[in-house]
Amino acid sequence: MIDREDADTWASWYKALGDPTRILILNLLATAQRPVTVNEIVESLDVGQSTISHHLKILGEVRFVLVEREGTSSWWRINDRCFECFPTAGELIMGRLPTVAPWVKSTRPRKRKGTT
Amino acid sequence: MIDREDADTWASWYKALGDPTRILILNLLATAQRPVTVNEIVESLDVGQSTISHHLKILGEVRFVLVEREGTSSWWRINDRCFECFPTAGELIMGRLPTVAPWVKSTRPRKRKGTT
DNA sequence: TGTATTCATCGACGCACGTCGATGAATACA
DNA sequence: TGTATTCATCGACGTGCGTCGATGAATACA
Repeated sequence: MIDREDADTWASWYKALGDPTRILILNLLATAQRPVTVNEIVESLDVGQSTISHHLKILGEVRFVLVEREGTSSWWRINDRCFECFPTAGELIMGRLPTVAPWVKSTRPRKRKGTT
Repeated sequence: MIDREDADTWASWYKALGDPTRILILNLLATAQRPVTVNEIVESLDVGQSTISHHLKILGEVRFVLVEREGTSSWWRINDRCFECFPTAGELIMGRLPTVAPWVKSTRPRKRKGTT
């Protein structure tokens, strides 16, 4: 039986994919095969610039996308590793489950379980 | 480039997985290896009965779970096919994408694309 | 130095969502 | 027939989320 903390973690990954605008952004970045600026996304997607920035932030927080700033521009791109290793729903639900996503750099180690 | 209608469809699948309580329910059903009643879930998950029923309805609408009524009881179980065939995020985002989920019975065919 | 461009952030708005307790329908059982 | 059990639905509540326009910081360029 998995605990609520793990369930929260996995739900947060899926929640990031649970919005159509974010799906479109990811598809655009994935098919572009190169870094893309915010403006390019705005022009492609018929959504306000602030909204795009908002979604990019959410996608960045779960490491689905990466960003590199250069001058006044931000170059966003897909984090390939995250989609190569993205666990299937089955793997997650069934039990063989990476509590720490394999695409998250282990800079700040997550709070350990069961150490209370 | 995918359109918003498809993005909506895929987002709805991921949205169903985007809540920790639903993750716990799915994990419970998956590990139980047998149909389970609402009461059993309520007793395992420390969430109100009406809330469990609510989540089961959501999971049922995307066919992640199936139900069989018998007397006053409802027996819920995982839809195995849906997790066997659940598309990875990469497949969806990249472009090779089942607009109709392979685990959805094709009773009412979905509106076709590009027929306008 | 002044102007334009790019983008993140802020505040606001409306809607959707998770949760609860109460209710009632359907069935089981005495 | 009356009581108990199981569960879906309803209404309500607070919170979170997607969206927008406005603002301002940082940089580029004249």
